[in-house]
Amino acid sequence: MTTPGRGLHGHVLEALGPAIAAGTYPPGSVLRTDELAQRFDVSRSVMREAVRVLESMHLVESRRRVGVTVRPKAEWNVYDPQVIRWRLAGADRPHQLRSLTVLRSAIEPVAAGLAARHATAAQCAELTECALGMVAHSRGHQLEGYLLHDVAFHRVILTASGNEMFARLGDVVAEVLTGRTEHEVMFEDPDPAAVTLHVHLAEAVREGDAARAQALTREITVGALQELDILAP
Amino acid sequence: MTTPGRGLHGHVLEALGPAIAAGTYPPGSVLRTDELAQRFDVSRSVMREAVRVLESMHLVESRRRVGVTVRPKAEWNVYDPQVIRWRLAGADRPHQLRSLTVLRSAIEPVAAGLAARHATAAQCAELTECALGMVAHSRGHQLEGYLLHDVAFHRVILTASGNEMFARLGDVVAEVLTGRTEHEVMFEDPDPAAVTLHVHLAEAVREGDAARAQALTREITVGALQELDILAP
DNA sequence: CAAGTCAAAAAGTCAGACTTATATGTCACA
DNA sequence: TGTGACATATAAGTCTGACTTTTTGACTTG
Repeated sequence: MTTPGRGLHGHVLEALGPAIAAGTYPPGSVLRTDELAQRFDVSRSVMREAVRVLESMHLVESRRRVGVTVRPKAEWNVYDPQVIRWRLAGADRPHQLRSLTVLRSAIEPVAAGLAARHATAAQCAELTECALGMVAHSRGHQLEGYLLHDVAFHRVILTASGNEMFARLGDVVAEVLTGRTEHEVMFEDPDPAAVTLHVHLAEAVREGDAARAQALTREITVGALQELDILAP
Repeated sequence: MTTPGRGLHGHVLEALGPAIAAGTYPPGSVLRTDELAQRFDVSRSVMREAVRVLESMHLVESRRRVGVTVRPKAEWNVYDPQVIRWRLAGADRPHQLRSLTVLRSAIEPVAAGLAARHATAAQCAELTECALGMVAHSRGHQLEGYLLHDVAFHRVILTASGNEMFARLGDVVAEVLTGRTEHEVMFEDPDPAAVTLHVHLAEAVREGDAARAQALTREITVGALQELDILAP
């Protein structure tokens, strides 16, 4: 989706990362650099670079005389986009999807409120355009086109919030939305009510109505939570 | 605070990372691995490992025939604890502190609401203990002790939410709270109203009152925003 | 049985030679 | 004058083998 395995060490990561994320090597497992280098048919230098990257993600810890041990899940850098992708590709995809959707429900309403204050004219225009695109693809099994505009819509909101931390979650939201369309039940056309909410949200941001923007986004995210049977009554 | 520079490549990172985060090498700057290796007096292998880590944080991009170029700030993995620490140590510390406080204001209320539902008895006890500790250190310039319990309090809330993404923000909140006490204006004793809010929040969680927990946390974070003159009227 | 000692194991480090991709400049040709 | 193909220099990428350092677990010793 973003960057494929650049260089040999990248290929190794593309194989090892998902395996660790999926629990193939449970926490506490010990790997040896030399053995891994042999297994992947690369030199030790390349293998060491790969291990360094995994270490920077807190997926593993490398210690002398011991080897490379897999860390407990609770210590992983779960905000690293690559770790997120690896986990979404594995077994605990549903669990990860839930965590991320709850995260969305916390972030996006606040981001929308800020966007209503800070959005530029260009951003407002783009937002309206995305909303129109969603409407245009909301009927007749045009899920791909709908998804494209949906992702773009939320990305603009997060960016327009003016907060760098929010902006960086654009990729995460994209993964969640894409995942929902691809893997989960999404055979039918999208809920018309959701589409309307997006159109109204674009209006609210354009008019600078922070409170309404926040409330509308909260409705959208509640819908996303309900889809996954996460009730917050 | 967490992990000091382990190994030679760690020392290099401890020097290079903060420099890049501080803008010493502005985005677009080109570095050469060989030159860096000479400058830090390490072998190329070690330097390459350091560059790989910086690359995994999206701080730099390494391309053949070009060198190691610094990426634009907007692409950095700003959720990486190490990146956060590096940025907090540098010039845009105030800006970073604001971003993170806004993030807190979005996350913590939701986390508190979830904590009220999911917290175990042990977590409730720990929460009450922390709140009592805050009260005990709230007068007479015992800022260090107060901070300690404040950090622990918020960490328990985030963990008790049961959401791994929230839980991992414990370190971030710790940095923000510590930074506020250390660098910002924090000469006087903490606001008594804030202390009371924490005590009440512990109560609300213990009683499983999600709505009240959320509302109280919102008040707490609004206070944090006001301290930094971030008004959200 | 405690404390000190030793040897093996694995990561860490280094130096050097070689490979590969690619940005850029050069030159012929239209 | 512009445009294409081609050559070249450059810096990252890779591999290898030897060496160093830390740490652990076993073994010895008082």
